[in-house]
Amino acid sequence: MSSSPPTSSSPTTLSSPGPSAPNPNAMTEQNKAPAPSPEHPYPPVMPYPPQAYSGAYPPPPPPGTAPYPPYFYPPPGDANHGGENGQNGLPPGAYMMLAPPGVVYMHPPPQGQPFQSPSAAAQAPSASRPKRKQVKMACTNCAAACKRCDENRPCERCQKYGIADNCIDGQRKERKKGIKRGPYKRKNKGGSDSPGYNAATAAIVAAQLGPEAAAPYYQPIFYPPPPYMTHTPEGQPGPDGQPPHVNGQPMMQYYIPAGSYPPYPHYHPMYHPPPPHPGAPPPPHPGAPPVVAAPPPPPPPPVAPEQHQTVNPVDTGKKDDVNGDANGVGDSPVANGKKRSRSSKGGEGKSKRSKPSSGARRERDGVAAEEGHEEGATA
DNA sequence: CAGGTCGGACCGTAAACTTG
DNA sequence: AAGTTTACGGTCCGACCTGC
Repeated sequence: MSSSPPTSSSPTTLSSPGPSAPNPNAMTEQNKAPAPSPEHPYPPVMPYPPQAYSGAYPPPPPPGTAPYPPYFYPPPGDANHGGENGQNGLPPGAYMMLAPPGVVYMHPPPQGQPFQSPSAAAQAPSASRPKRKQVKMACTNCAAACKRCDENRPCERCQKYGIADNCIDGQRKERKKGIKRGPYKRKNKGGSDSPGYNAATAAIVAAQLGPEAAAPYYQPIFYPPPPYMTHTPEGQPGPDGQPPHVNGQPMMQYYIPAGSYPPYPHYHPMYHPPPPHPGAPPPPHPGAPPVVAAPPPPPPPPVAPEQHQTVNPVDTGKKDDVNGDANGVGDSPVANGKKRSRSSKGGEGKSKRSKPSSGARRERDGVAAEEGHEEGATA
C-alpha cells in the first residue's frame, strides 16, 4: 500500500512518527487540523445525515447527492492516527481513527490500487522493503552460519572463504504429518474485507485508550494512506512539485463520509465521548458544537480468550528486515559445516543466549521498534 | 577490525481444512 | 478437486562477542 510520497525515498520519513497513543482526546499543536477556510469550514460541513454503513467499498453517497467532499487535515502520525510502522501497538502501515459503530470510513484508494484491508496491510511488506528472497536449500556451511547462500554449488560464500569443497546441500527434514488443527478462520471474501469491530481491534483500542474506549461505540477503522495533494484547497501548488505542507506535514486528501469526522469524533453529536485519558484532556476547539449526550453505549463485546492471546499488536521490536544485499561483512564460513558450539555457553546448536532478546536489545540501543506485527507466527 | 555466534523475523510450502 | 488457511521447517539479517 503506498501512496508513495513524491520526493522521499522512505515513506516513513515523510509521514511523521506517531507521537503517542491514538487518543482522540489528545491533541498537540502539531496534531491540529489546519485552519479552516471558507471552502473547508471547521468542523467540515456534513451535507449528509449521519449514516451507518458497513457494506461495500467505497460507500455510496446518499441518492441525489454529490460524491463525498474532500477535506484536509494533517497526515497520519498524529494522535488520531495511531501507529506508523507498527508504533503504538498498531499494525504497520495502518492508520487508526475512531468512528461510531457501523460507519465505515475510507478514502478512495490510490489510482489503480485495490483497497487493502487492515490485516493485509499489516502483513504486506512495506513498499520500501522488498520481500526477502530465500534459496530453497542453503548449503550446509551457510546454514550453519546462518548466512545467505545461493543456488550455485559451490555457493558464493563458500568460494569466498575457500571452503567450496564442503559446499553441499543439507538434508531437509520431512514435515510432520497428522497434526490436527482447529477450525479455520475464513477470511472475508468480498475482495476487500471491510474493517469491522472484532476482538483484535477491541484489544488494540483497549490497550491504547482504555477499556471504555474499546466499546463498540469507538470502533477503530483502519484505512490505507491517502494520496498526497498536489495543490492546496486554494489551488496553490506545492513547492517543487511536492505536496503542499500544513504544519510542516505534507498535505493529504481525505474523503469524509457523513457522520464521521475523523480528527475529532467526539465533537459529533453521535459520539459518546470516552472518559478523559490520563494526561490527555480533551482540548476545546473553537467553533466546536456542544457535545450532545449519546445514548448509553452497548456493552462491549466479549473477547475470546484465545483471541486475546493472538492480539498482541505491540511487537517487541521486530527488526527492519531490509534485505538487499547480503553484505559479506562479518560473514564467516563455518568450517566443515560443523554445528557450532561455544564452550562457555555449552552451546549445542542454537542454544539460547544469555543476553537480552534482540527486541530488548534494540530498544536499549534506541532502535525504534518498527512494523508492529502479526500474531506470533509459530506455535 | 574481522570473523564467529546466534535470536528471532521472515519465508516457502506441505498438510490440514473448507468449499463448491 | 480446488482453493484456503495454518504452521512446520528452514533461511538469513543484524547485533553481540571474541580473538588477533
